[in-house]
Amino acid sequence: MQTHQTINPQSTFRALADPTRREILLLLRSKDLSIAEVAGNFDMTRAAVKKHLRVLQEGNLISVTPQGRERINHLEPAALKAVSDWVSFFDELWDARLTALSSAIDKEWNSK
Amino acid sequence: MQTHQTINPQSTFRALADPTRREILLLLRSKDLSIAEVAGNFDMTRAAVKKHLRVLQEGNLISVTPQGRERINHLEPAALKAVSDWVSFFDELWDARLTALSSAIDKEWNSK
DNA sequence: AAATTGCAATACCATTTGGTTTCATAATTG
DNA sequence: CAATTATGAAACCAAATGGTATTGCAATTT
Repeated sequence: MQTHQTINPQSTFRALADPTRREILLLLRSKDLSIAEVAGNFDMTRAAVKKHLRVLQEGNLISVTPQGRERINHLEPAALKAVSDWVSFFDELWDARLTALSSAIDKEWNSK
Repeated sequence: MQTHQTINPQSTFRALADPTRREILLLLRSKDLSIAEVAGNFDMTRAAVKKHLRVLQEGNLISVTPQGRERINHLEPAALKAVSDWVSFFDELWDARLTALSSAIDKEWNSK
């Protein structure tokens, strides 16, 4: 069984508020990356990316493992459960609207 | 029929990053509230609460309707769909964890 | 051993954020 | 009409945020 770190989702919501950080999380879906590797995907200094990684770590969205002189950043999707849980406080409300209103249109738009 | 405002979820994520604003959304689940009514629930000035309401409006999380000299704030839970959709990009990954916890059930499904 | 590489830490900067106070205005009430 | 009420708007402020550049150190490579 997993330990349960985050009772309060503030640090996670805060981490998700920045588009660069959300992009980093998407990158880490496919594989773990060192700081330099993550930074290679952005038009900013490695130091700036490292700060973002720190915020993501504080939000429990990634874990960081030293490996030689590198720091391997690993996605921790479990933290997103806090977000998912919070959003679900509103499920009943929007169900009442959307299901009644237009699930068909919804599907169209979801295909993005 | 609803108009489709937000393609990009940045303003919504940004709005959710503040605990006061998340609290306001929870308040608005049960009923629409004027600015003063919302402010009555917090230990800060009405002006500060009004700023939060503006950010929530920019994130399409609430709508504001003038009614006499009041501004009625109404929850718009549909905006949370953008968040829900984004989080779902990671569903498969954290499924991979749950799978490890309950391989029996999983094997049945994997036979699909 | 020397050079290079990956990262940490710090100082610094401009902008944003979250709050305040004050003043003005529109709607309601006595 | 006068007083009150609900809000809007603006100026202001401290702290946080998102970025930079620089310096130093530990690990790797040659």
